[in-house]
Amino acid sequence: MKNIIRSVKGTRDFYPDEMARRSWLVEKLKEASESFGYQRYEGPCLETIDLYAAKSGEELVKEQAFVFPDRGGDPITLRPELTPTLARMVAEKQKQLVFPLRWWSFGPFWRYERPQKGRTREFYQWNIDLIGSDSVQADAELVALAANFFNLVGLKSDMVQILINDRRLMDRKLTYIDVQTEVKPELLKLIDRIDKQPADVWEKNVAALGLKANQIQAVKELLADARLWEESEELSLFFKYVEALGVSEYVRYDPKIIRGLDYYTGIVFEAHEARGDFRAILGGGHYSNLVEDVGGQPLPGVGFAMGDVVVMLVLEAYGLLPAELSYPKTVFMTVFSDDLLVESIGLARELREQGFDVILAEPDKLSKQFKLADRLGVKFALVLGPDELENDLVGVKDLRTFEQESISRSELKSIFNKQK
RNA sequence: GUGCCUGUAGCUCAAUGGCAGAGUGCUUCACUGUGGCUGAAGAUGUUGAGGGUUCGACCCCCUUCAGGCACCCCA
Repeated sequence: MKNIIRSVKGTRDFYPDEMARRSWLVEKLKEASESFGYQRYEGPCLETIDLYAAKSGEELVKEQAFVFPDRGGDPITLRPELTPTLARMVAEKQKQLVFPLRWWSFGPFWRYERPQKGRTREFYQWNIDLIGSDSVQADAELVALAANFFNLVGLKSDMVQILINDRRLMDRKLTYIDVQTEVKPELLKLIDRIDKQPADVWEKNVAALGLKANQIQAVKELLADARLWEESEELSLFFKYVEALGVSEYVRYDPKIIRGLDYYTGIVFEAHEARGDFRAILGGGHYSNLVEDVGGQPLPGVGFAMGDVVVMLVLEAYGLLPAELSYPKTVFMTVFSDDLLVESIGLARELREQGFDVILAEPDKLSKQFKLADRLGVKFALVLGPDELENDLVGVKDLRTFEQESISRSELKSIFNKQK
């Protein structure tokens, strides 16, 4: 490689093809979000460190946020997540807003982590929240919205599963087996991680928290109980609503789902690719006091976040990314010769005035112009040579079917519209 | 932040410490009104970067950068 100045570690360049994919993804998010009446919003990418001081998992802020002094010397944070920003925005207008709020967002975030597959330092995230409701119905709505999004992009329920648990249920069960209150947070973190550690290592870690052998056994039995949810009134209701919402196939109970962020208080969920080859696609849950920490009145809600990286990897693995995105509706206007350049310019202009997208070539051998059109990925190429001009026609070639016909200028519009 | 693996042509990858290659793509021509196929010719490298060992390094050693895997954390 030559001495090209390198991009910042963990960032990505979006060349037109990749940008088209991202735009496509945003279209789908928007469609899923709006179908449930959610409105788009956005906050700043720069925040004060104070905003995060009281919230999030401490590690997310202390270890992973990009923090640097601005020119005045005040610490500035590149947002590592959106929830604190959302909390502030809601708190500032708490008296004016109409609750429950249904809001979604898509924008960039930064975390100073070691990059690997599915994880970059700069990434985009779909955030969606329903704020001001404490109902199980709200929880079910968000999960159904996620499932509808998967369905919309072609990820069927045999490819993606949304795993559900409830922290209140787990808390009750741990109390029942005499786990000390102060040990619970650490134990829950270990439960969240059980699939990542070898069984003996995991048991050793749990024992280190002070659990006796019979308690460890009880925890293991809990985590193996796929019907544990039946003991939860909330989860029973939840699954009933999920069925009414028509997304049961996507949803499954899993007692190992806990979630890392501290502010979840009720139902929590995570979406995973079925074969387990990827990190979590999205994660979220119910919180009871979103706004309190930033100075507002307590407000409950439910929401989730989905990074762009993993979902795109999953979509690619299943061949679900739209194939031809480069120039789906652009027309390529060839130039027959230097003499006829002005004629081609004129026709291109005419078509643009009618609302079509037109790339105008430069005079060259027609073979080169067609090859260029082919490589660009346009569908139609137009030819305006002496024969066509004499009869007031235009040669229209469909580059995919290799069929070409000469038609009058006035018919051009209908041809393009018909073929899209 | 810890441990391990990888880095060679635009792309996918070869090359016992002994002349850096193949496939594909690219350029030109056969083809003076047309991109599919065919044939002919051609171009392409600081072997990620820097240092060391050696008569000689893509290969061995050190440093560094980037990517990947596990941990950590999480989207």
